[in-house]
Amino acid sequence: MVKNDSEKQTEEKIFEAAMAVFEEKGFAAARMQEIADRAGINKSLLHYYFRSKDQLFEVVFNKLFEKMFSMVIGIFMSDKPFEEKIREYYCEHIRFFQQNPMLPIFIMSEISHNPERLKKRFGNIDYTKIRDSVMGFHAEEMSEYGIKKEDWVQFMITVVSLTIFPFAAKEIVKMFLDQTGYTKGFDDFMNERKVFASEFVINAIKHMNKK
Amino acid sequence: MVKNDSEKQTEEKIFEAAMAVFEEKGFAAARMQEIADRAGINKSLLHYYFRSKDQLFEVVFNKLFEKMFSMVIGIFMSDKPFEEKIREYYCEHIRFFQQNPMLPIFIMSEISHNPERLKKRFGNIDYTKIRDSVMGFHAEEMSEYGIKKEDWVQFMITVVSLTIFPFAAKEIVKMFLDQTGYTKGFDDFMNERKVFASEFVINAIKHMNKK
DNA sequence: GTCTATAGAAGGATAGAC
DNA sequence: GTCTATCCTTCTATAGAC
Repeated sequence: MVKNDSEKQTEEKIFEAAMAVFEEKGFAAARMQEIADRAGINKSLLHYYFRSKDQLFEVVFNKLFEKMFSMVIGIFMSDKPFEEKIREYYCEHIRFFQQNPMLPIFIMSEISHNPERLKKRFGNIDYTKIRDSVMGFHAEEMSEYGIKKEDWVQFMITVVSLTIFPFAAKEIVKMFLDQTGYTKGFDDFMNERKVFASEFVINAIKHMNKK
Repeated sequence: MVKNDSEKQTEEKIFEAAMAVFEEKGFAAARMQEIADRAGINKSLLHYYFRSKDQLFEVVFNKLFEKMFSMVIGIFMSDKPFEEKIREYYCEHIRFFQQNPMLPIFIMSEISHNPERLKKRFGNIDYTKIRDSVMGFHAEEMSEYGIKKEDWVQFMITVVSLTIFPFAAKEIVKMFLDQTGYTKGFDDFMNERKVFASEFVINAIKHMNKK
């Protein structure tokens, strides 16, 4: 069924508005009325296009999860040299989350309040591709750097923690910076973090299991 | 006004139930009815003791925030040798969050959806105490280890990221472990992480700014 | 202090006109 | 496809008996 112009436009407007509201408020606190208002249309049109709040949310969630997931995992799929990759990772990802600061907390919060949704949609992805990609491209480098083969998930989680956590806890970090005399703002802090995190990780893996 | 036994008991029961429900569901999805049910009392008693959902939540939030905050910050206030402290930190904190797995996502989620609450209650704490504690006890050690003086917040955030993030993203991590052939469970993963994270951090700081 | 009953508001969803 | 009007459920909160 091909959609005509006006239909496409309205559906698109609703979808954009829904992404904004859900990401900002979370599922439970989001209001259909607010989504309608932001889309500049009538509330009942939401149901016309997406049937229910649940279904609208599901489409939005899947879209945002993929956006986040591909970003987070992307770097591990590249096959540049390790250190270059790490530096690039922290640059790119921090920049990305500066554009999407609510994305991490949205994804993590919704998933912990409803794990079924995650399993339903993303339970059947072939994650071995990622593993093989990481291990295939980098197994050699990793052991060279002293990361044990069985520790690759620990390593991945460690790398992404350093960027995702500060965004997820943005308000706490901001308060902390304010109250301890950091003169610049959160954005500057995260810009500095691009370098700090890179050096931290590179220094760590250079000397793992080699004391 | 001193409270008698039965009053104390009921208030306590409500409070415990409220902590459980709010932590599990978040403010917006939590239901007064469910809190009453779990406390084994009538719904209107909630209002008798705590007036409104908002006020009940506020008491619960403050309690849980303090619980989390003192845990997270605690280690930085101790004055043991650096490496010993780091190892102890990851042991203790991972054990703590294994007992309270929903705490991180609860705190972070509620704060990003309502930053005012954080500022209202915790905006006036004297965080310089923490800074001075970290810098006072450990400034020397830190520079010895190659952490620049102005990077102490970056360092603190880094250290806590490594434990808090995996709990906040618990379901994602679990799925990832399942799908990539990790034979043990999340709990084992986090137990292994006690060692991995310690070694990671210690190796990193041993060589910061010393390449 | 604790309960029952109910008010009152909000929000999701649908019917039906255009 | 879009709007108005409205239904119906859910949830917070209060009144009032015991």
